[in-house]
Amino acid sequence: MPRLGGPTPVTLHDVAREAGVSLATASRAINGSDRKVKEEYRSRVLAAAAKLHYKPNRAAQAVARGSTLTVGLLVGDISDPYFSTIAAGVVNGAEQAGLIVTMAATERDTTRELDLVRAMTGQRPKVLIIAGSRFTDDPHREELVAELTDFEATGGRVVMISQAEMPFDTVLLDNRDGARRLAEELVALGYRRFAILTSQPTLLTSRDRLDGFLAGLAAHGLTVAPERIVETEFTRDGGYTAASRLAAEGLDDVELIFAVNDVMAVGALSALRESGLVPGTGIAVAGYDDIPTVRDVTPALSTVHIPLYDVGLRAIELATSPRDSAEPVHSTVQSTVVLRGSTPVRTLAPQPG
Amino acid sequence: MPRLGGPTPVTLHDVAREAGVSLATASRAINGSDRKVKEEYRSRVLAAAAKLHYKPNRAAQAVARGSTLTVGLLVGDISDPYFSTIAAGVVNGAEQAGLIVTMAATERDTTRELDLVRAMTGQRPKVLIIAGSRFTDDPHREELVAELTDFEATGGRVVMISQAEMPFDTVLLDNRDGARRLAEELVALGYRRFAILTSQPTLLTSRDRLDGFLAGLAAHGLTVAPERIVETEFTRDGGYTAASRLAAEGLDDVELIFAVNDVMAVGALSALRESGLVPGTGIAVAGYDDIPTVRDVTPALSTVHIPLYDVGLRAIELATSPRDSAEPVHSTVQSTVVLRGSTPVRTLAPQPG
DNA sequence: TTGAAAGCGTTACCAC
DNA sequence: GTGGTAACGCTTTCAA
Repeated sequence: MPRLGGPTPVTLHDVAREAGVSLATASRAINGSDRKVKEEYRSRVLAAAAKLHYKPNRAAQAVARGSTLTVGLLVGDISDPYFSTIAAGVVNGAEQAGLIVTMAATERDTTRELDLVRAMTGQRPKVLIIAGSRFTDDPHREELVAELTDFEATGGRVVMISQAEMPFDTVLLDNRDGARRLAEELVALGYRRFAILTSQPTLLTSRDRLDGFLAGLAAHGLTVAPERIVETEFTRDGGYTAASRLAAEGLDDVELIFAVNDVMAVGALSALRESGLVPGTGIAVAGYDDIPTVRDVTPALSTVHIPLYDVGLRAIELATSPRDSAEPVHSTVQSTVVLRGSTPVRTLAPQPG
Repeated sequence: MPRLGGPTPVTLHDVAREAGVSLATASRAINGSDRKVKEEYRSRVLAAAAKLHYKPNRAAQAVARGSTLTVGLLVGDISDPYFSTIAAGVVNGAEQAGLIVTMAATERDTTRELDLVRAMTGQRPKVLIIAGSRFTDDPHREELVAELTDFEATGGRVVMISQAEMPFDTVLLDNRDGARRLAEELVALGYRRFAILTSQPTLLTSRDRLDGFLAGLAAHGLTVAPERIVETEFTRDGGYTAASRLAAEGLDDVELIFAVNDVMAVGALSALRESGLVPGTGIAVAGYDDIPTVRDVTPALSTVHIPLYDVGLRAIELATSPRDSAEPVHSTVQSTVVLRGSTPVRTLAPQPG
């Protein structure tokens, strides 16, 4: 009995020899080439491949074909539910399309992002997906655009997820409009006095949501005092810290705290409770994203639902669809306001004036 | 031979020509070969590479070198915080080691798992990491072992995360002991009557935690009635459904519900609250894993902390360390019981009898 | 030290 | 249809 699977992997050569056909025929039989192969040879090759446990060497295929079946995915933070849900969509969508996903985390650092893009393009993926908010003050923006343009020029596809701020196809999240609609719905519930937990204004996602929310309020003649707009980290702990501070300073006149994302809102919820307030009763809270967790906090969090998994799917669709226009395509994903226990209907207090 | 479809990426050839040196010299100058290159040539090559925006084609390098710098990661579900936290550790650890991670999701289906392993090994990664519970009744176990053994025989490294049930290096989670310690601590708090939310007994993680918990109780002469051990899905909704059912059937004599993982416990918390119970006051709940969310549910959930991020890191360490022994290495990760508001100290009721 | 040339595992072109 | 045999982009002998 010959020893199978020796120290080096079985090659197509081995399969061809075993089947008694040429390399070329073996290749045609194994991958779905359009060329026809006589059924007898075909099955002989397949049998040999199975017997030897042959596996095509993807790297070699990539070199020979001049292209890979790989998708590069860049996210801010893999363990953040926002990104991990998008990633799940990307990975599953890619698998449907016969693609394999390689993934890296930028830690929301634009220098790292640029480095990672460079590393990823070295893999010559078919597609490069970059998920995560852009920054208004990204010092590497130009280099990044150059890098990605280069990548597209040599046959790659680029898909951004978030803002349409870069000259590439993007899955557009209507952050501004979603936040505006949320604000309007909250006003309709009777809320009039707000505080906002936001992130650095250079973070576009944060800025858009803040602007949209304020616009929604403005449509009803409402404003938020600058000292009620607290800038903090874009994380759970950021929300926690900022809400603690707000509570310590006194929140008596604030009816609702809007955090520009759910993880911040969830942190805020915990902070408020620890400060002796009762979220939902004493003070309302709303977030943005609709990550899975928010159904299970108390009270359940009102938020703006983004179909994050579908966003990942959509990115793959966009990337695998023919590129007919020279202009970047923007595919907008609809978000919907979801009202839950954290923002109960509020007895309408007469408007001052 | 003109390649169809537009401009092609810059190759090492182009760089060599631009620098006026041979291909070999360019190769030596650009990658950190041990061979020496005259400083003048060296800088000329580097300058040419920079000027042309040269990026080594990783696939071609892989073919030439006969090995990649890739690690394949298989998880059950990317958007599950348990896995996404592990994945974050793997990805960052890999980056430290100069490796790139490709990722896929098994959806906890052993058939899919086998398929994905086959697909992944086709990439000839340096390492294959498989995270997620094993099953006692995996019909593909043998094939999987064969596949992975083959992979190792041809130079690959395999690392499992969870049970030491497969003949490969593994990052071992002491599920049984963690659950046992949790049970003992809960008994020390005064709890005597339990219900348990578990998953299919064929899922080893679930079974080990159940066994461990029961062992911990048994050490104090306590048992759990079979009808108080509810089998459900290993997910948030599974926990929710099972707890709803328990509550509907009447839980008056139950003091604490232990769910074999946190997402189930979190679902249970919501279900109990919706059933009119007050978790932490009316009934205690405990989980397992210590996913980030559990700090922010109400009350905060008691659980067993697993350093999931470190688990991912450890897997990479294991995979990149020299393989001195012929025996599989088992690296156990310590878990610690974390008591929070969901299991308050209980006034000791005299034991019956 | 350098460069020519022989691979690495596949694909695809080109005759037969 | 089939089988030689050039590529593919890079690494690594092997002479010089």
